[in-house]
Amino acid sequence: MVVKKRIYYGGFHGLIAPVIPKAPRSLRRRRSSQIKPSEGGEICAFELLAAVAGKLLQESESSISSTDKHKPHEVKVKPATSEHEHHDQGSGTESQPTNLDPTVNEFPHSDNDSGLERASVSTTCDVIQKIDTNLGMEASEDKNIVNETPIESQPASQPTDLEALSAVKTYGLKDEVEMESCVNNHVLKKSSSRLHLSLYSDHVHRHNRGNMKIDIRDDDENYFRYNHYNSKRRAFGSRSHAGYKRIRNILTSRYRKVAPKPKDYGSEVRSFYHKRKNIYMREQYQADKASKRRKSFHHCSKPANTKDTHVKFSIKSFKVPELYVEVPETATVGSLKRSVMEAITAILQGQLHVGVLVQGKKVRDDNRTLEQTGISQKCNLESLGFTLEPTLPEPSSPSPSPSPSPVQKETPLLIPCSPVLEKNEVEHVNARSEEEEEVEDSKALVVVDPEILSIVPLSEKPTKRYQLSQRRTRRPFSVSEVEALVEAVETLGAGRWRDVKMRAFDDANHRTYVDLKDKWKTLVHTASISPQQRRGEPVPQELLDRVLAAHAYWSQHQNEKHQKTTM
DNA sequence: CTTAGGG
DNA sequence: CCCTAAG
Repeated sequence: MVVKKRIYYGGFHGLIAPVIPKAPRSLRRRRSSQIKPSEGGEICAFELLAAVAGKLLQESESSISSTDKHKPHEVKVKPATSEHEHHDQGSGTESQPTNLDPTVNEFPHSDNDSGLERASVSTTCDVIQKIDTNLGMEASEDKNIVNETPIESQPASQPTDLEALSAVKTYGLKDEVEMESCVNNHVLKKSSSRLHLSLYSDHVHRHNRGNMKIDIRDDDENYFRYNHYNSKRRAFGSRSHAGYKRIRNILTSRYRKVAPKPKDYGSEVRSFYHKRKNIYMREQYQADKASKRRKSFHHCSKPANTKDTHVKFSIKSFKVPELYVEVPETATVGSLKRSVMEAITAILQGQLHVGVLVQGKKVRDDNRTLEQTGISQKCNLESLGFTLEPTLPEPSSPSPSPSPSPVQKETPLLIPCSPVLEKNEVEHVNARSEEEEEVEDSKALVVVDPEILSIVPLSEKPTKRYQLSQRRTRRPFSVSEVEALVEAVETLGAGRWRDVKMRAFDDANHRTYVDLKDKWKTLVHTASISPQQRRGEPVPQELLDRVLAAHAYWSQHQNEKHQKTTM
């Protein structure tokens, strides 16, 4: 009896706050969110750092633009997004990449006499197809430099699963940028120029809805969807789900092994996962080389009407290191494509900063002018290079054991990358041997000990993204995706998002069931408003009609939602 | 982990 | 897309 009473009273006490039965979520939410406790000090400190860094970047950009109206002086990165993704209102600067590059802090924001002042590399691009560098470009800038032949056919332009991009941040990898150097005979003297480094995606192609990437992906997903449709059962759901997660973990690992040469790690990797099929992919960016080179040389010529003292050059290509990608034999081709894409984008997504090589020798003093550095002597003969180097791992980063453990065996996530510097044979023919030696040295400056970075701790959840206040790249649903979603909801009903996911988006790793739920929400809304108010890629009215019909139907059949059996 | 809903 | 409450 006594016990009962106590229990009763205990329950009564609960009425004080949380037991208010079914208050609208909005009310509950509001109440709780306002008294939301502060996060741990560590996280706060990190966010603060990120915020400061972001602020610096912003200020520097505004400072640049206010002191010079020439675009080339602006450090800017073009995110590889489709047109309607740009400048998402409300997002503000939240997606603004945080630049933690120490060089940003080393230089004043105002102009000074330092020729090579600052290079800021943002990392929100999913694909870097083109990097163009201009130093103190005058109005004579030739736009063709940056709009050279798109490299659609190259692996880097394959469909992207950006889910991996946010796992992001320290890689034991050095990406090297091969560039065409083009230097005039004049010394950069009182230049207020800044290093302009733009990471180009093939904006135009996406813009024109040649949208090859998304289309390809969609095709693939449809293909897999339809092929696996009948075999998808709830019983297999978790396994499949886990499988994809594992693959994703593999591909979103924050560390990768770095070695001077591929053969240094290749055998090691295979020994780790001998039971799995090794898929060795070597990225080769040889295409168009000759023609591009010619183009670049064309732009090397001294500007006619400009009595400038500027150094003008462009980076013609970006060398993607060798990749090792391991996927299960049961992986689909589509997932393989995404895997490769993820690996590439993950590389490019890291916190990178730019290094400068002059004749293969790394220039470490950021305060030196180009003149002092010697980047001013001869056109077509000068060897000027850039490297994209990862920021070193944080001290707090785990330093896993180099020896394989059973756990690591379960999670074969190794994507060793070997930085390779391609050289321009023509340009460098004069001092080749010496240069190569120097470059090798310069590598050593940035290559992180492979022992430290070789093994990826799988247990580590990809929560880093949230700690860094990053959000996934926005990926608007394609019409085909909408179609698949509508079809699934028509069959399963709204609310069974996990089933919808399994049924129609099981291969689309980047679409979570929450995403699908959100999309359905917006679809219902979209279908309810006038076509004039709609934005983004138009959804066929036929689909919107089906959305409304399904929405109405399942609203009337709440009780049936959980009775229908999964196909 | 899923669902639901506001932000 | 994110975040969170709640089941």
